[in-house]
Amino acid sequence: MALNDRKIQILQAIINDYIATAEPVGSRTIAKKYNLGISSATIRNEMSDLEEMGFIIQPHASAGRIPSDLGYRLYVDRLMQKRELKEEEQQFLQSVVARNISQIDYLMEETAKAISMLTNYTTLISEPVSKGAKLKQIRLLPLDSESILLVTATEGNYVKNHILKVSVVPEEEKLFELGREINAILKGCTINDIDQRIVGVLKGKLQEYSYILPALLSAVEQTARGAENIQVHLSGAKNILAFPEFSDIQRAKSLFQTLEQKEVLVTLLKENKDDAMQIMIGSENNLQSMKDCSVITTTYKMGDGTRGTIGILGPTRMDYSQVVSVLNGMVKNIENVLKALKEEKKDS
Amino acid sequence: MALNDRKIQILQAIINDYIATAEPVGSRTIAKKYNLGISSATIRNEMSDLEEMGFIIQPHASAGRIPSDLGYRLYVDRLMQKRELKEEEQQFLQSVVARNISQIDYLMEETAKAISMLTNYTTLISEPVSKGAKLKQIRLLPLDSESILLVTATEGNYVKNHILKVSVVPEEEKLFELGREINAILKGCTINDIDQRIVGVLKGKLQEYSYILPALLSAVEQTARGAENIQVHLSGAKNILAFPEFSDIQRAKSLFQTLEQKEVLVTLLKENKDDAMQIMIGSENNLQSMKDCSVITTTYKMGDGTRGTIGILGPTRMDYSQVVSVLNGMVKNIENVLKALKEEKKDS
DNA sequence: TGTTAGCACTCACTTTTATCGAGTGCTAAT
DNA sequence: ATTAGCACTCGATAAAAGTGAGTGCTAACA
Repeated sequence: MALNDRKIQILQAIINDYIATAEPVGSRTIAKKYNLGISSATIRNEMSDLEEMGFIIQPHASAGRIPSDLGYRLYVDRLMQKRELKEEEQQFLQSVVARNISQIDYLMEETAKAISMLTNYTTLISEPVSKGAKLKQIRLLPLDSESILLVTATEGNYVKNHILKVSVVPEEEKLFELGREINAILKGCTINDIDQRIVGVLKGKLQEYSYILPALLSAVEQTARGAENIQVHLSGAKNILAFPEFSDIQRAKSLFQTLEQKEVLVTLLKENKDDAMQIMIGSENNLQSMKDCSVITTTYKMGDGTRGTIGILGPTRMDYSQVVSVLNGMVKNIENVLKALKEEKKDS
Repeated sequence: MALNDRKIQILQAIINDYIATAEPVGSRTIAKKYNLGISSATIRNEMSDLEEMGFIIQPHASAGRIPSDLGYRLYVDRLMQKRELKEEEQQFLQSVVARNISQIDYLMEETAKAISMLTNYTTLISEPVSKGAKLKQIRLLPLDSESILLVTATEGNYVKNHILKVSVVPEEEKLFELGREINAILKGCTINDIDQRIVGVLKGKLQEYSYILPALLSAVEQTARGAENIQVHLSGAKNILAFPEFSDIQRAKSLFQTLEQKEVLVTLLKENKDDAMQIMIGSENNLQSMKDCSVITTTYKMGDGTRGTIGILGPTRMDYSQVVSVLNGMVKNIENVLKALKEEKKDS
């Protein structure tokens, strides 16, 4: 049986209608709403074929048809039309990125929020990761009479602060000097490189302050581990409640539970191995609680070559075209803002 | 009509049963389950009185009774028994606090998570706030060939990092010196103190790097504003779905929407003006979508005198006794860990 | 006078039955 | 190949009937 033009037109009509209404689409509806110049009976015959081919499903005998995962797949691969973002949407995304570009964690958080707001779907973002991150900067700054600020940064510019409580804070110059020495010792190390010998050397350098060593080491370790752990930001999960496919509270709950497991999200995002946009439809992801969901992912590159992944999750009946355009817009934005930052540097 | 002992016993039975089952409690249930030594008919008479007094409500004519807000109020003020945390619960909380005590934002986030996990309710936490925060530390550190790390801290030890992109990073010593000078200029200023004159001075100091000034100022401003803005952490909102009072998806959605508005949360937490534990029952908070919810708040003090608020939100039918003990345990924990930190310093 | 057994009554909830209508598949005519 | 026509299916909605937990009232009892 051939998938001729007319069948495709009908399939497209079914998908469009179902995306818009979430109701099974009948032959008469198509005949009336979409002027294909054929009668409902003819449409019925074609629909029967489409069902046989696996592109649409009849939920029960006297209902209209809904697209199957395979139907959506065809739609996404061959039928879907690219849509451009509206100017104001573009602007909105851009302003969010520009406002947060200097702090990766805020950028992720705010970007996720912005995308959820724009699409009404759920957004997942993973931060760029550096494996076996080497320490790059370790510094001490005085804060107040009992606190020292420890700043640690790893390659990939993952930065973290820790406040160390001490009884006596060394005088400023002395503290800087201490920081510089610690930095010299630890710079370039990964967390695994820090052995007894190095700890010994540190202890020697710290002298009367050696009691802060455990806190210091633990802070350094936390930073290093943090840089290696993939951070995932989730936003707009509550949007799920708005979709009729989750008006059953049990389903909603089980999806929420799934989304709470960070590892699951990471796995989901990791599916995207190349840089292209990737669309996972329905049970293409292997999670029971997400069999009625689709996830669209794409990667973005920060200036330094590290890459993260953005994913948008919605019902299989999601507006693929919109989501794709928002994701494209977002990635372009991040790149643009980074480029603009570079220009700025050159200009001045 | 007097609220004699027997009435109180019956009220207590109703509340206990309703908290456990979420089903209206009938006279026969009480007669059978709680051995009060009186018949269901007598209980019926007493219940009729309790209803007249406003402590219980009959949802409809042929149903049992449920506690009214007033009933819960009486329970909370006079009947509720203090419960001690189990050893393992105590330990769990303590480990969370100990692990995160050095970073206020993580502490809040993780504490919120821990409490939600322990209670199965929703947790809100606001961070300590400093009004008109003065800048305390501004430093520059080299990160890589195109990035400078700007560390800013305000009074109250609110610390933030920003990465500034530049075309040429000054040599390390030079950069420190720059940082030191900027610090000298800005130290002690609030964000409002930074006027044209100061900007001019900064510009002079920065010389060929003056193009980073906008980014630097914006970063400083962000930090200062951040210190002034109340940060609120919300955790375990999805727990709400588990309660039968929110099995109606509309209600759940509207509560979720309310919880998404940060200002609402802040207002809620701000209700707690003194340091004592405060219990807001049902419509005592004036939010329509939360009229079936209670919020229990308490404040915690960080070492430096700043204070934040922890709130637990659940259905009015929540386990007040458990929540109170968890909150007490948590506050005690934070204090203990802080004290332990101080001891540690002295010992060494 | 307080307590209790007994009983009629109420009303949400469940089950059953009936009705409706959107949508299909098949057949026969065009 | 297309389509009008029609019998048929079956979920959804509505109406009717039945069930039972729980009440309030009354009258008897200690």
